[in-house]
Amino acid sequence: MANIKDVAKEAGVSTATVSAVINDSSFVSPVLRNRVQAAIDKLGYVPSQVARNLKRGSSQLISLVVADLANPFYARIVCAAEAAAAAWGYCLVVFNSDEKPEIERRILSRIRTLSCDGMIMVPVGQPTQYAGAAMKGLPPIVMFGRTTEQDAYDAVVLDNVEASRQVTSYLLDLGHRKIGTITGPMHLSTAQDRHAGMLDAMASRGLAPDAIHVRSGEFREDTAYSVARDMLSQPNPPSALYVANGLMALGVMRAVSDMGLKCPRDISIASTDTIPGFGGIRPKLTRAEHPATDMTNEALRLLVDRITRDPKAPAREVVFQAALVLGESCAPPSDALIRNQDQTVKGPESPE
Amino acid sequence: MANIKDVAKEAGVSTATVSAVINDSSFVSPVLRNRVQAAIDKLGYVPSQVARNLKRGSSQLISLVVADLANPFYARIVCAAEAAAAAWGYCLVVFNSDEKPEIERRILSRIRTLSCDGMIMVPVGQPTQYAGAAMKGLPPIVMFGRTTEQDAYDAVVLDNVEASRQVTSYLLDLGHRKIGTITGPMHLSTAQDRHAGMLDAMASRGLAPDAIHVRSGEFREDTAYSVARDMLSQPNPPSALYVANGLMALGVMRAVSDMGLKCPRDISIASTDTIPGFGGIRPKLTRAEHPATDMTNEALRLLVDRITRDPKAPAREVVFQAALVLGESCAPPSDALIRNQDQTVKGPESPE
DNA sequence: ATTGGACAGCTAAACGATTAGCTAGAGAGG
DNA sequence: CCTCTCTAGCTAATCGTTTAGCTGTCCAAT
Repeated sequence: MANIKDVAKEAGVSTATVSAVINDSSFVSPVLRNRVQAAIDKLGYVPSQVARNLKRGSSQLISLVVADLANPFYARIVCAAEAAAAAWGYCLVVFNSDEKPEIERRILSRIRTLSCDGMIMVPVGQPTQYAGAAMKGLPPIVMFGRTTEQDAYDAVVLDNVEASRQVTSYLLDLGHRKIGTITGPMHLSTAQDRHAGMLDAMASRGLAPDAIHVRSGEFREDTAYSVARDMLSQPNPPSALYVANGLMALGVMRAVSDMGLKCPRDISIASTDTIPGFGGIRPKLTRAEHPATDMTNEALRLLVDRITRDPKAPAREVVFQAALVLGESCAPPSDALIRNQDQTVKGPESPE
Repeated sequence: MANIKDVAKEAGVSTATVSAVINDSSFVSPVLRNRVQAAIDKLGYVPSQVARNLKRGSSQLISLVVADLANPFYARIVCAAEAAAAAWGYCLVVFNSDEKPEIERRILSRIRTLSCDGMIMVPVGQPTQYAGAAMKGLPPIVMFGRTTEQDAYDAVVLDNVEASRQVTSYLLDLGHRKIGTITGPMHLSTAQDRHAGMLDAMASRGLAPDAIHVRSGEFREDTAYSVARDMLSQPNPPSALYVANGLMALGVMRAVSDMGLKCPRDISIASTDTIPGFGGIRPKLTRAEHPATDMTNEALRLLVDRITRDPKAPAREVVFQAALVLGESCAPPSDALIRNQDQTVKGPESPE
């Protein structure tokens, strides 16, 4: 591959002039400019980004660390982030921590040596561990979706408490009283907040979920499937289920269908967050949707702003509100009146 | 950030010794080794990957250019590729050409300056355009899923002809005679081959699809939706539909459902390729599945092999076979006997 | 004619690593 | 005691850019 010296020699100018032509960084007479351009074309010269990066101290690379690449929700984030990064002139390097803190740690040390200009991360560990030495040597960070140490990093999050409160209130308005929930891993702020909102909505009507109707599905489709099967085959099951994320909702619907139950006839299902492909699933899921694309764009905007403007400015947190989208997965409980008076009544017959 | 000179000074050694310690590339006495390690720890030194890249001429970066990041099929490829790249010690840079040749061209020129070590690409343009000057200055390439110029690049593909032949034969075996198809964009080898296999299966029984039952859905969910609605609301619709990819199959199922038809009672649907989340969709789709993860792993294996071994070795093409997965989206035609004798009979009543 | 400002274009020093080739000191053999 | 070999560790060139600062030319003002 030809380098800048070859071009300079070919055009009979200095490397500085070639550089000036490439970058349009200072005035070059038309005559020389043409000679340089001709030499570039003739030699098929392409500036080495690596050399440029070394000199400029930037790489035009942004890392995106998501918690579970197999989750369509994060796939959508990757898609939006790629588009936004390209629009800002960056390339997107993708990492998958698979919800495992030790993998996340490996990824962080890899990013350290990668010398990218910034990173967006969905943290998977305890909020307290994102401080001190563990985070030294990293580029500017925007935390996505989940909160960590207050004010340490820029962050883009959903108002999860409000989102789940909204969904739960909707179920309550339909007449449900015995509402169960499948939560995420409770060390994540997302899972905590969504659970808190659910409890809050119920508490505001003097209710609380039965302890055996609160189970963790670990934000995984398969876990949610088995947990839902288990919960729904117990005597006296809930008439509605608030599922903390979309992937788990798929698992729950699969469980319901495999058990021979009908949604929403036998059980109502509602969730937070959205996954693409929901449009094709029947019944359509009632859910509080993330403005996923907007949130991703905002994350990149914050990051690019921090990279190109003031890296030392105080951290900013941007909170988005979810939108309640009504599907067909919720209906009034079939025995609503009885339930209201007698919480111990038997639910729909549990097959198997 | 501390650099190698700072470490050398701190430890009272030369930069060469520090480099030797970091890379374990030549013998260093335990005494010096410890001093160097202490200095590294004290200064929090991390070697600059950029400087290393410049010197070594490699970046440990692999680019992945997919045709449609919003398509869950490609999202799965990204997921598998990230894992495989990490396992080989590379980072994955993701690009989305969105099935648009002009965007692909922009991406290629971006990759040229990125100086990554290799790339995997799902080509979206005419097969002939991947030759000559347009491809100069690019790193080693593995083409994924679609073929271009024979023998110019390593390639990993599905035997699409056989895959669609298999699916179509299955529909024929069920008794369907009036089979329609929704194809992809016919300039893509994938779309051509899948169509060819479908025609071949029908021809082997002396049949051919009706011209108005062959429509392009452009590999898009929304296009497939409208095309399917249109086709199925004509008089005398097909009793089964072979849909060329999974995303379009979702669109078709949505159309069928929105038209008040039942699959498979009113119409059978089968497709090629798979998308995650299919597991949660009812009825389960009958399809010829890609071994997507295996194909991705093989693509990375080929690429890493070419990067680290012989970049000039002749191109290799690896062909994978699809696996027919029986779902619940196909059934014998409700009026199979009549159809066999009288092709002009009216199909199921078309609502709206 | 002299001075000085403007400015096109050049020289050379970075950026931070790797590594070929050199140096110097220790130990062995005569 | 001298020479030779061996090798740990050093010096300095190199990768391909960018860019501060310099040089020399041209022309207007005095």
